[in-house]
Amino acid sequence: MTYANAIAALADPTRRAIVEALRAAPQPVGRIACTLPVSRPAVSQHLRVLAEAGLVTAEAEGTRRIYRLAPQGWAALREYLDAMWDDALAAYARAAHEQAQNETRRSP
Amino acid sequence: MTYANAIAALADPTRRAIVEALRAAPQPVGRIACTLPVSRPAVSQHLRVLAEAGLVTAEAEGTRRIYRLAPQGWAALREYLDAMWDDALAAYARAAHEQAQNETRRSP
DNA sequence: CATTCGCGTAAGTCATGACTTACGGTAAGC
DNA sequence: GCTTACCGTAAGTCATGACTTACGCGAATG
Repeated sequence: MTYANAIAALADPTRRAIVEALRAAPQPVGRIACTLPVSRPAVSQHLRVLAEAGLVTAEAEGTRRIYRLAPQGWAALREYLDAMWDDALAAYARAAHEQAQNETRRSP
Repeated sequence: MTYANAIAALADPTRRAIVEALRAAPQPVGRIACTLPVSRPAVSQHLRVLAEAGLVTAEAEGTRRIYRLAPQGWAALREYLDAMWDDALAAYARAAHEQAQNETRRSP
């Protein structure tokens, strides 16, 4: 169930923007905040949520805290999605198959 | 940006429960609702959100509407996650590399 | 040692959305 | 044709959470 936190974290557009910023390069909080239309405390709170979901990690460097993407949370998401993807494809294939069955029965 | 709707849709626990129900088998709305602690209209509203995100599709069968998993929305999520996964791994590898550099410099 | 920078936390406000009950509308059964 | 299932929509309520300002703490700088 660890993927639940990750999904909930990524549901917020501001948090996805923060992730996009970290995707380019690891950055301290202030630098991320100045590129976004929200205050620095807001970014700090979002980073806390992202960190609890295992999507980012922090590393103190003097007074700065450098945040970067962390693989763990993303791995949990990938596993969830991969399993779901198989089932979705199976459902789709079965639906297409049943439809083909009905078509041939209707006009043989 | 189509993955944004999918993530927002899956952020809700009730919607994930609905997805889990559909994962087992395609079902009409009423059957899904009776297995969940919410009312049938609530399930209907959730299914609407899931359908708009491309995660499920409906098919009328008499007065019933059979819902099933749809691959499209999940595919968009997979693409987003795969790209992010690469960057997260790269960030992790670079961090480990830099740390190793500092270790050797500190205790040669 | 005082100041400044960078950050996290607390408290309070406000909007979003998840849920309910009530209603209307369409396909099956007697 | 009339009732009975099954469903989607409307309107209203209430809680969650995203944001702000204000504050306190540790580290670097003079």
